[in-house]
Formats: sequence, structure tokens, C-alpha cells
Amino acid sequence: MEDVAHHAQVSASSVSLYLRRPEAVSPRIAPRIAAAIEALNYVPNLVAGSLAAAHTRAVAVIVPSLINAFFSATVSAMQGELESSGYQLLLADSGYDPRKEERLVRTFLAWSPAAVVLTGLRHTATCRRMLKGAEVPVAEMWELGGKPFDMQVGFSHQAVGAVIAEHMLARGRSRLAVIGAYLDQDVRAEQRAQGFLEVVRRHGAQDATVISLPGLATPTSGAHGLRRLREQCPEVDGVFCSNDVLALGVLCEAQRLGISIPDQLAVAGFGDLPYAPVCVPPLTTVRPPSEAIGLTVTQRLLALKETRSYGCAPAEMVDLGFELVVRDSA
Amino acid sequence: MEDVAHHAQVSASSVSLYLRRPEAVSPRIAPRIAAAIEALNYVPNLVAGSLAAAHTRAVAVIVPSLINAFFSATVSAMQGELESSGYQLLLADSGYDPRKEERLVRTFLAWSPAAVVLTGLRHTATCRRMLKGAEVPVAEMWELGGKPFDMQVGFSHQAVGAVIAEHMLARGRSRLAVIGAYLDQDVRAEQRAQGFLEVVRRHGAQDATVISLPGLATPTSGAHGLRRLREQCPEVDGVFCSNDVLALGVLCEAQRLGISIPDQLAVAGFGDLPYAPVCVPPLTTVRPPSEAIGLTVTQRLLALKETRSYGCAPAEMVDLGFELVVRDSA
DNA sequence: ATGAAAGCGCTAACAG
DNA sequence: CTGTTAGCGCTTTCAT
Repeated sequence: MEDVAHHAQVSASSVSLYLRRPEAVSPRIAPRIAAAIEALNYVPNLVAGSLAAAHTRAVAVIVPSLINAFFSATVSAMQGELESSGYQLLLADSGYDPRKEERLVRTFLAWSPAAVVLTGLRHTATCRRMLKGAEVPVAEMWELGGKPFDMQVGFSHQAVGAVIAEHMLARGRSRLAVIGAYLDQDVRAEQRAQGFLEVVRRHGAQDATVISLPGLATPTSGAHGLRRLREQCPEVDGVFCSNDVLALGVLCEAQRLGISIPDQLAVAGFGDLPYAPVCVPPLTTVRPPSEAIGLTVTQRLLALKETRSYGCAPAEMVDLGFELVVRDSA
Repeated sequence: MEDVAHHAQVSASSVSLYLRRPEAVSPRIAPRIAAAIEALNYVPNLVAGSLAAAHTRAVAVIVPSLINAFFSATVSAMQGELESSGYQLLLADSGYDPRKEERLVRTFLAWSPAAVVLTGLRHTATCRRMLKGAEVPVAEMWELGGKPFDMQVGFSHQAVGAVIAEHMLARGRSRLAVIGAYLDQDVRAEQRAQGFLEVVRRHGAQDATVISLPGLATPTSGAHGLRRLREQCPEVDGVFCSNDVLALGVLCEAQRLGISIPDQLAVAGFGDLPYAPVCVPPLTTVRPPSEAIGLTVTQRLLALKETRSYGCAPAEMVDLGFELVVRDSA
């Protein structure tokens, strides 16, 4: 930076100022600095800048899984926003484990990130304490409720299950079931299942069967789930899969088993993944605001920093809702 | 760190040393330092450490797309390795655009990362120059060839196409086609297509039809591709889809169109995505070493740093190969 | 094995 | 609007 200053015949602090707020520098020296930067091919050292400024231009994001298409979409949206605002993305996955999340938060905090973004509301006590203690805005996404830190952006997973149940009930399905995977760890999938079950119960219909699959959701486990369901309750005429990955497996397996969808069995999923409109038959599902979550979290977090209002304002709660997409499968 | 030093009755540099090489500190004071760290709940400032050490414990990774399941798997594997070695993941996507990649490299370099990992071999001249100039090990993944920086880990995409073509030819298919998406940008998909076409040509069979779809691959575009193919060349009896996403769409659309797979049309894909074994019929495809690429790149890069052999050794080229997975669709 | 000292490259008051 | 000054919190020789 001193070299640039020399070249432009100004002081280093003017260069620094120019880099951070170009409009704060007189139009006479600005082009000189720009030229010097160009000529020397100067790349500022962000680490030094971050140390001096006591915060980095990086935001730390922790998702349960990097493989999961839902979170990929959110992360991708965040990365786009961050990139265009000159921020970087520090990413890790917790594997749905709050203790791993805690470890990650600890190391991320050592970076003095501009913000930290967590998925869901389930954190260890230590994790909460660290985050509270650190002077960093923290956002939770994909879930709403409980005691927020500074921001929550998501929607109600219970409502998703409820909407699906109501849809099936309204179409005259009465023997319902849910097939879920990883329900003990994936609390949001569990919430969707609960929302579904509750509506069924309230409706006075016979209690819904629950097929709970171990391990992460895959189409293969979905197929397996359908076989189990047919064994246990062959009379079931409507099934809610905790996500589209499972639902795809169910659809394919139904075909193999000669079960006609939706005539014999209505199938609904969650996620509206790219294959949902193309499946046989096209899948009725719920579209979550995956990208919108990423955009909203990032924009609001960055806005918080801009307005320097962090700490003053109460937590923001943003319910982005979701959309029932009715296709042929239910 | 000074507080910890005080508490432990030692100097700050001993604390620093303890943190980096615990075994280098006498067994008398080590426990005192450990206790002090515990008592004060000390978390070292990584930014300050990085500035002094002139490099961060972060690895910058650029993939073409964060949504793409292939790269998700690789990134996930890398993150796991990095995490367990105390490194962080700085991630961004280039959107298959070398110029965007260049911009990302420039800003990542400002972080003095421990290493940078790029996808593919297609980089702008400026990008190459910056990377060469920076004293950072750089790895390229998912593709092999050309002039490497320090490491390449991948496999031959041409060979993938060739293997599929040979498989179809061996099974007596003679009117072949390829359906590809985003071929102008996704150079690896293009290479797979070329590998396929070349074998068909060499075999003396009639030249294969190419259906080139605009935009990123989706099951919907795959379905569309099949319709186009039937219009243009109804006699085609074997089609290679540039990836499983497209292939899924083709399979579903075939069902709707009443085309019997594989009897009337053999279908093969690339990727062995989770739904491949469950599709109707199960999809013949090629399994790329997605996770292995992530593991290998990360481990070797970290090993390079450990042994301090960076710069001395010639570039490492690692061909991880791939696996043809024959199922029912072809 | 431990400690003293000199920065790493930049930011942010502050004065002019 | 520009320049001067004093660090940010740690690492790393180099003596001891």
C-alpha cells in the first residue's frame, strides 16, 4: 500500500480510504491512485485489513449437510449476494450434530466473521453462550421460533405437514401415512411429520401410520419405505414423504410394484426438487423458499452492518412461507 | 494471549509456542498454560496469527456450481478433511465463467490462503499469472491435462464417453445419439460427448446424432431432449445423456411416451446419482470418484505444506478413474 | 526450553 | 480532504 501511495504521490491512508470509500477522496487524486493500483497490480492484504479493523469481510455459514439440495440452493444464493458485496463465504457442515456445530462456531469465531449464519434453532448451551458473547450478528435460517439471536428467516415446517394433510383429506383420502427419514436428527423433517399427524388426528380420521427410516433420505430408502408401508398397512391411500428424495423412491417403487399413483395411493413430498415436475406421475409437493432464505438472510445481515444498527434493534423474524404445488401424484 | 501468559506465569511467546507445537514446551509449564487457557476461555485470534505468519489456515475452493450434486459431494469431502486438520473452507462458485473465476481468485488471493483449488483447466491468462505469482500451492480437479500448476486430481471424461459408447455398441446398438446440456460452457460434458462420438465414428457405425440443450441440465430439459430426439431421429436405439439429471428426465419421458427402455431405446448417464439405482428401469451410468477427488486433493495439498516440499517437487497428476455401473437401462 | 523484541500490512482516530 | 500516528494480536528470529 505504501508503494501505491508513493506511485500516486499521496499518503498510504489516502490509498486506504480510497479503497474503502472511493467517493471520500478528491476527484483529483482518485484517478492517480487507481492508476497506481493498476500499474503495480496491487492486491490489498485482507488479513492485515481485517486485523486492523477487528472484523473480516467473511460470513461464516453452517448447514447440516452440503449434499442436501435444499441447503445447496440457499448457500448458492448467499454466495452470490456475498460475492457482489465484497464478502467471502466461510462454509462448513455440522452433519446434523449440535456438538459439531459448537466446535465449528468456536473456530469460526476465531476469524471474527462479519456475521454467522446457523441452520435451525437447536444449539448447545455453550454454542449459544459463545455466540451471545461474541459481538457478531447471528442469524438462524430454515426454522422459526424459540429465543432468536438477531434474526430468523424461515417458515413453519408444521404448517407444511398440515397443508399436505388437509390437501389429502380434502381429496377424500382417509387412511394416511407418513414416510420419514432421519427423523430423530432432522428436527425439521420431524416437525413436518408432526404437523401432518396433528391435522389427521384433529380431523378425526384414523391415526396415520408412521414409517421412520434410519439414515439420511435417499430414493432407495424411500423405495424401502413404501415396501414396509404396504406390508404394515396395505389399505393406506395417501402418504406424505418427508421430502422429495424419498418421494421419488416411492414413485419408482410403486411403478415396480404395480401400484397406481394416485388412484390407489396419493403421494406428496417436500422440496419441489428439479425432478418433481417430470416424475411419473408429476409429484405434488411443497416448494420451500430455499433461495429466498439465502438472499434474505444475507441482505438483511449486510444491511444491519451498513446501518450500524446491530445491537440496537430487536431480533428480526421473517416468515417467508411456502407454496403447495399440486401436480398429479396427489 | 498476554492474559493467558500472565495467568500461567510465562511469556506470551511460550503460549504461542504451546499452541502451535505443544510438545516443544516443557512438561512443567504446559499444564499451566492449558489451565490458563481453560480458565480464561481463551480463543486465539486467527486473523492476527495469519497476519504474522503470512498465511491463513483457509483453503480457497472454486467450483462451477454449488447446486450441482457432483461438486457438492467433492466439497463436502474436502470440508470434512479440512475441518479435521484445523483448516477452514473458503468457497465460491464461478458459474462456469472463467472471468468470474478470475475475479474470485483475485479476492481469494488477498486472503493468503493455504492453498487454492480450482475446478477444471480452463482459466484466463490473468488468472494463471496471478496464481503463478502467488506463493500458494494450487490444485485443479475433475479434469486432467494441459499445463498443471502443482497438482491435478481427476479422470478422463473422454474415456467416460468412450466406455459408454463401447458398451452400447457391444450390446448391438447401432443408431446412437447423445443428449447434452450446456455443452458450450461445461467443457467436461463436452469431452464426454466427444469421447462417445469418436468411438462411434471409429467403429464405423453411422454418425451419432447430437441433441444439444441450452442452459444447465435439468430433468425437464432431459425430457425435452428425448422429444427432440424422437422427432429428429426416431430410429435411434441408444442414447448417452451427458449426466444422470438429464437421463432421469429421459427415462420419465420415455415412460410417458410409451417407449420401452431398454428394448426400444438404451439409456445411459453419468454421475451415478442417488436415484440411479431406483429409477424405472435402474440407470446404467458411470460413477465418478466425486468424494475421492475431494479427499485426495485435500490430503495431498495438506501433505505438501507439512513436508514443506511445495515448490520443489514437480506437479502431481492423479488419475482416479471411474466405474461403469451396468444396470437395466442399457 | 524460555523470553525479549521487532514486525506482519493495514485501519481509524485525529489534527491540520 | 489529506496525512500523521498509534496500534490490531499474534509469530518468529534471536539471545539467554
